[in-house]
Amino acid sequence: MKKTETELTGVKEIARRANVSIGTVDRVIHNRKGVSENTKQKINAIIEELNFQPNKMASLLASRKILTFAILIPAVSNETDYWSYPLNGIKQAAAEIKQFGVSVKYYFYDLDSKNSFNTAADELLNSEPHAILLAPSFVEESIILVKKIRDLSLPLAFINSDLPNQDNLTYIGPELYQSGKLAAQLISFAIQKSDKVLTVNISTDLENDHHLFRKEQGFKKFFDDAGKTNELLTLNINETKLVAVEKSLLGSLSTNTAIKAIFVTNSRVNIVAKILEKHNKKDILLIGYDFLKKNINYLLSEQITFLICQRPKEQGYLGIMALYKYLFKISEVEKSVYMPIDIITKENYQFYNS
Amino acid sequence: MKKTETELTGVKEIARRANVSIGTVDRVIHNRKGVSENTKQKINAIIEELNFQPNKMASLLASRKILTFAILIPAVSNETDYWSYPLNGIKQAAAEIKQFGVSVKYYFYDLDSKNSFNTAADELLNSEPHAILLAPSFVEESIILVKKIRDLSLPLAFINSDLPNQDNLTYIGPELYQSGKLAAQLISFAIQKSDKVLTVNISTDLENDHHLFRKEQGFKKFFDDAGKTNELLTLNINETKLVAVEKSLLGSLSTNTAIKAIFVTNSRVNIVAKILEKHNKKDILLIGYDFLKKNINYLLSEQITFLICQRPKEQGYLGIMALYKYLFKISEVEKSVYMPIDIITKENYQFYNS
DNA sequence: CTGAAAGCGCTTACAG
DNA sequence: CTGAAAGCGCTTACAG
Repeated sequence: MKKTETELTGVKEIARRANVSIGTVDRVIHNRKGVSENTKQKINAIIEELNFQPNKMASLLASRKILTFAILIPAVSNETDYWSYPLNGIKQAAAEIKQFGVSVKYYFYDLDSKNSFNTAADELLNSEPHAILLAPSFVEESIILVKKIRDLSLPLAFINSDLPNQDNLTYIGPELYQSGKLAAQLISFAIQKSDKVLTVNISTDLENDHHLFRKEQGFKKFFDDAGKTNELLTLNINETKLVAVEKSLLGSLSTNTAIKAIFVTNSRVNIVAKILEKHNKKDILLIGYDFLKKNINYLLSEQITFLICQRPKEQGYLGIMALYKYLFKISEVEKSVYMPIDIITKENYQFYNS
Repeated sequence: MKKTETELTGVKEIARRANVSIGTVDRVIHNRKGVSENTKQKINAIIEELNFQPNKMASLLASRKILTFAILIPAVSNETDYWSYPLNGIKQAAAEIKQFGVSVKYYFYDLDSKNSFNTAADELLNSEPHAILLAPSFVEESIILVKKIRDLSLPLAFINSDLPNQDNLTYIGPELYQSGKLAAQLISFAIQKSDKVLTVNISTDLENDHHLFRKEQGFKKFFDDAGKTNELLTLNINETKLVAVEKSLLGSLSTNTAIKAIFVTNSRVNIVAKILEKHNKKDILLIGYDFLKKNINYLLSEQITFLICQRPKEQGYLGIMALYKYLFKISEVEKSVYMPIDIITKENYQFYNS
């Protein structure tokens, strides 16, 4: 249970071999200046030879570092509890690394308000964190923030959606195109040749919601590749209110009675489910996104058949851990981590820990 | 970046308030004997009041503890690379906790040989580990080992399969019954009323492979509950050689031409896929278990449609981390952790990190 | 450019 | 039953 006494490692041993003090060894280890090139090389050679790995616990303890990570993500809203899952993952990670002197500060913005994003971003920067986790929902605003973060050379992790070429440490989230293909594959099992399939995009900001179209592209690609000839229709709805969606949707369905499957490109699939339920359309296969309570309820009542889900909790958890691993030099951090694309049904949702 | 100087916590502060030495405080914290009831209570009161949490890093550093975890799992075999996934998860966890003085020792057994299990188990015990991770594939042999482990009061984690009432710290693995239900649900989307469905159990030790039957029960339950009247057939094959399986299977298929879907209750689904491919039966929906290379290949060629998978890598990872969290008192450990039941298809296998 | 000393928050003998 | 001292493997001023 005790370490063997004979081990000759650590800064002391290096200092002994190099004939210097441990202070100088420490300077070399951390690349601090004020060491002659000569002794530097001598020490580095010994470090190599001994394959020396500094004891992280001792280093942490001695340095008394206390780091703060700032996170900026959407607030949990009435409309959706989606963001509670990443938040839970973040909290779990925060609890695990608290003992290493990391504290996490939370900033939230309203998905309906770019202003709230900017305000929260300013507060975040004022708090002078040592690392940042960001869900960059508003693209332009995020890019402005990212620029400031870059000027401070702070490590930055994106979750949930990516911004290209932003020098961020890592992105952890979904690959949208492929999830659209998967949705198409699932639908393809259950439909006949003559059936039509409807894709529904619902967003108050359709123009900027390129995510939805990326999924739709993947969706169509699958049918193309598979040589399926089913007619694929698209319905873009620029509102999220039930009545508006209802009007649009019923219009489509009445002119296209052969629609046998609907793909909703985001978590608003519960709105469509509600409408289908109301009008007693049980025979239409419905598939959408995200493990939300509302969606799960329709999974149970079988109005929704499949939900595609990309581990929101794990995104938050891994985002924080990536910053931690980077700052504490625990391990390398991957530039992009694409989440598995999970399929949730009535028969496996119980064990999905989001 | 530095901790505030004014914080008055830690053993020193407790000692100061209680008017004792830090040695005595340490004795109380760790419930060691040799402290008068009086001072013990006094110190405990202060600990309560200060909500004192010992600094794990300092404690680890000072105690110079070096713990070894022993794992006993099946070796990766020619027949299946399944066990490479839990092993990878274990190795990942081992790398992460190495810095906390934990080393992991590996023992492997041959799934064809109970003898090899017993030999490896003996070696494991001789190495005097501080905690054990076990995949208890052989039930009786495992129970004997578990008894010895219990006598040594070592923490024990099961992965992959459970043994009831064994006082183990935790079980991390699948819930079989529900995965059978899921398989049935997936099949139900793609079949017609008149179609027959075949369940295939393949094992050299069918009698003791209660896992398979548990899945089959769940499978049947789904059809029952859903009021589906499809005829459900079962084929038990007591051999794993291709020719034997081929003979049995072709027999079934020729007498029941209405079979439109096959559920293989374990990872040997690739054997069935090979046979179906050989005999050009593309129209039968095939579903089975596990993210093995062989199985993925048939997923790609569309001979297999769905694979059900229960995160073998994560099982290994979580198993080790559970022991770590328990011994280092990081957090509570759950008695049973059921893995999510993942559905793998041609369109999402790329992002499944097993 | 370098060294010696103090200290991080604990644990561990040892002495009484 | 209790205390004083040394030490874990580092980092951090401070002095030269």
